[in-house]
Amino acid sequence: MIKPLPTRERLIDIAGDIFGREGFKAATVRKIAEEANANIAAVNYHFRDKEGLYRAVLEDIFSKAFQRFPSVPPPEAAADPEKRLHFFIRAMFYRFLSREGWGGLSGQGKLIAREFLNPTPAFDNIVETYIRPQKNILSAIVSDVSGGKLDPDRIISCAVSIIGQCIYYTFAAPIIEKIAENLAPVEENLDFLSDHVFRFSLGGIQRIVNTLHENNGFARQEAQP
Amino acid sequence: MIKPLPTRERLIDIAGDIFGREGFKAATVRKIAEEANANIAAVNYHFRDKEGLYRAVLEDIFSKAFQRFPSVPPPEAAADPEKRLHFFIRAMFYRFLSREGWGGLSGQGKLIAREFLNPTPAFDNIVETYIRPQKNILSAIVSDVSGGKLDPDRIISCAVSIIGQCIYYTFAAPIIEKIAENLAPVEENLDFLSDHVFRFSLGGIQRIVNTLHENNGFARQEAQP
DNA sequence: ATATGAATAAAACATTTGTTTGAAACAGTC
DNA sequence: GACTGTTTCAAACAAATGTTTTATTCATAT
Repeated sequence: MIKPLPTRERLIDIAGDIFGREGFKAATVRKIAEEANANIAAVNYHFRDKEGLYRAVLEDIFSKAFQRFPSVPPPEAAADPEKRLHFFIRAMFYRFLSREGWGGLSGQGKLIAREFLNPTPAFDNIVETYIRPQKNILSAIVSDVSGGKLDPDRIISCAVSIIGQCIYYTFAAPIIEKIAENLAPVEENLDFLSDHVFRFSLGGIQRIVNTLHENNGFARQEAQP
Repeated sequence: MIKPLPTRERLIDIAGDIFGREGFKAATVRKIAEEANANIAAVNYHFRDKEGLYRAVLEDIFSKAFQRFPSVPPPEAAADPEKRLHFFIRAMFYRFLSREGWGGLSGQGKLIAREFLNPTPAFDNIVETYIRPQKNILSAIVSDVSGGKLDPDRIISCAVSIIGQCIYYTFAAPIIEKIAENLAPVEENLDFLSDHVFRFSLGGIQRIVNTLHENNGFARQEAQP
């Protein structure tokens, strides 16, 4: 027998989905309340106002997903750098796209993408609590994978390249589905995708290391109309 | 002496910025009209309704940027595959982030990002007219760079990895600025960024080619809680 | 100069939407 | 069983917003 969630929790779940799909402004409390089988006034009662609900959703989304899919393997599995990189990438894909992550109630992944685009004040906390630590973890991994040969700027560049690939799949899923059906970032493809991004990134990092001596002015040789 | 733009054009310019910054729903025709020094009714007069204005903005944004920054070098510069890849990546960065591209009136880049997240019906045209050809151009380049060794699925995967990196910089600019100040995707960094993504991607493609024999089940060896 | 059609302007209209209110239902405690 | 604090509910409110209407101005060709 499944115990029904209390109103407050139902609101947070549904709101995560609707806010994600439609954006903060376009999502209406009426629709959220209706789909959660709650009264319109419930939002104001439990969360003071629409923005309060949004804040609660944001916190809920991040805390759950990072608990379910941490970025670092358990300490006893003291993995070598490449394995750690692979683990990190796969965790990211599952967090973003799996049913148990933000893909299941599939508005939530989009909600985060929206925050990246236009961070609301409510996101400041999240950046410090969740995102910055991720940056540090990944930077350490990249540094190790490169054998300590990269300077901080290049480490970050590589980290952004890696995260960019992962997030792009979430973010652009609707378009990717349109023009490359086979690769749609759905549950069954997550292992394939993680594996691809892992290999691609490994090659990328190594190439950056190997071409460290080349100056960065290469670009300027070519004509750009 | 600079001739002032007619109302219709002013509306499109301003609307591109405001739609991008705030999203379709949150952007109000009142604000758009006011900032364009036009009457509220001008939107309905020139574009029938708010959505008509949006459609006009979308078409305007894409046609201008692909004209200004094409993805393919002029034919007389029959470049080798790697140069073409570099050219493609740099065009993409400049299109998205330069002042002359969508970064100048800086809401426009965001507007496109929003369309990726939640394509509106108006975007169908754009996908077919602009995006799908881009996919084909890049696929051909990747295929050539790999020496023709990659199957279609892997070619697309690599193409998505490349585009993902470029778009992520646009898309996540606000966050990147927060946690990695040096790399902010601003005008002065575009060459550095293009160069980085170019090298990283070249290494990525080559690694995918070199590890073609490895099965894709690697991921499944590791534990995921 | 005048007639004609396009463009602009101000005001009004009809909805939508976040929030508030006050009463009713409910749960637990003395 | 009465009391108290919490939660739910329906109705009403006030602000905002896309659109329409009607009148006026502007440009141009006859």
